[in-house]
Amino acid sequence: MGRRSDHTRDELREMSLRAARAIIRGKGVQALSARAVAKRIGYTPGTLYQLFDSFDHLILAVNVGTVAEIRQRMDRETKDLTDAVEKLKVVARVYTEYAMAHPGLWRLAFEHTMPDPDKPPGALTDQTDAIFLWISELLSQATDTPRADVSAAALWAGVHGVCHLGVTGKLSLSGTDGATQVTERVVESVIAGMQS
Amino acid sequence: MGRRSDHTRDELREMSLRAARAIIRGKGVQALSARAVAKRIGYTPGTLYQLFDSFDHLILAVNVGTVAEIRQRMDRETKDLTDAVEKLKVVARVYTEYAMAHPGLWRLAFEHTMPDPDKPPGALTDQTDAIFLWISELLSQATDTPRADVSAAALWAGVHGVCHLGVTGKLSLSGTDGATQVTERVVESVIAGMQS
DNA sequence: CCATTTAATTGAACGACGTTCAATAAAGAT
DNA sequence: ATCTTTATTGAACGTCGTTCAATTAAATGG
Repeated sequence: MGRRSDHTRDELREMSLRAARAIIRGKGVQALSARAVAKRIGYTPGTLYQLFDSFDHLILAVNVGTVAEIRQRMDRETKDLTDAVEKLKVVARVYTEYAMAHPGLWRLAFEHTMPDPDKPPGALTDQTDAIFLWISELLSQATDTPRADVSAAALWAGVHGVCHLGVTGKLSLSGTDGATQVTERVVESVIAGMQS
Repeated sequence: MGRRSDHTRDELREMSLRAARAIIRGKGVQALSARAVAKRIGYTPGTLYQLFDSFDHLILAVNVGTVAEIRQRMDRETKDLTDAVEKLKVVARVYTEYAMAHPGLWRLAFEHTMPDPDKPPGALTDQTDAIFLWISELLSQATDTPRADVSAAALWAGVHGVCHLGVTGKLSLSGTDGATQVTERVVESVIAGMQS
């Protein structure tokens, strides 16, 4: 078969990302493969290489979308809030809830790294840096201390750690309830730590 | 070739684990494969299946050893300390330093999970639970508050999160120095959070 | 010490993986 | 209507984890 052009390249890219997400949600990350994505969009694996440099780049694109989605949810849920501490708690809760609700997508986003020589890609770190920066600003609003960046890192890492131990089944307080409970404690602790 | 019995099964198992660790340290996790391990111990891949149920079980055995090693280092470095808070700080520092020094082994230990139906294997969670329990006891010693288990989870998750963001290049404060700095803040914060 | 049983090890094979690329055929240009 | 361009295919390559019949050395016991 020669060229079809039923869809533009951007359409095909978007279709591929949707297919990848559907596979992960439906059958788990271990079912995600170039062949599976290709079959789901009605093309052959070779076509994917016209859309992405490699399968890792496809995954990267999925991950950028995942973190963007998390950020959107954070924005949406904090829109009507004024208190910085309240916002921080909601941001943390949204992060944890997303991880526990979509462990496959979340793990792919935060466990995947590009192969050896490639540096951590800016497309993703831009997103994570944005979360960090936001937390940093909220913390500065809540309390005024020096080295708010360190506290912001501690907060964001703390919540992230809860999620990671949670989705890998290594958090002793198990389940989503346990995770959110520990998440709250992390936030409270970091704020308490700044005030002392 | 028929049976050789140059080594006992336990010897072969140990050789395989050493080989796996050597490969990870030398050429990275992406170079770890059943064939690579087999070649390194002078056998063929099929032989590994007499030693381990599957390649995932081999990885699991490596990971149990990794966490055991981390616990040993924690024990060794806190032996001469008396103050509970001091011990907590050292425990956290050891964890972070190991992660940054051996990112391949550390990531394999905490990112790997057994395929679908299998539950998180006790051999590993026993080790992580032991770390959690230890932290919990140290926290109870340091300050007396209810729900010390939640604070212990928050502390351990916080340090873990620093490490995970660190080894995946997503911690804004980069490098080992940044990681240890944030780790210290996490410990201080959780303790401050318990006293308030 | 030889014959027989036992079992460790091999090597080839299977299906799936990411990836490449010549051949093909459809779209766009003249 | 012809020519150029290029999207898409399908087959192939080398890898992976895994299985298994065949092989052959060790263990057994007469």
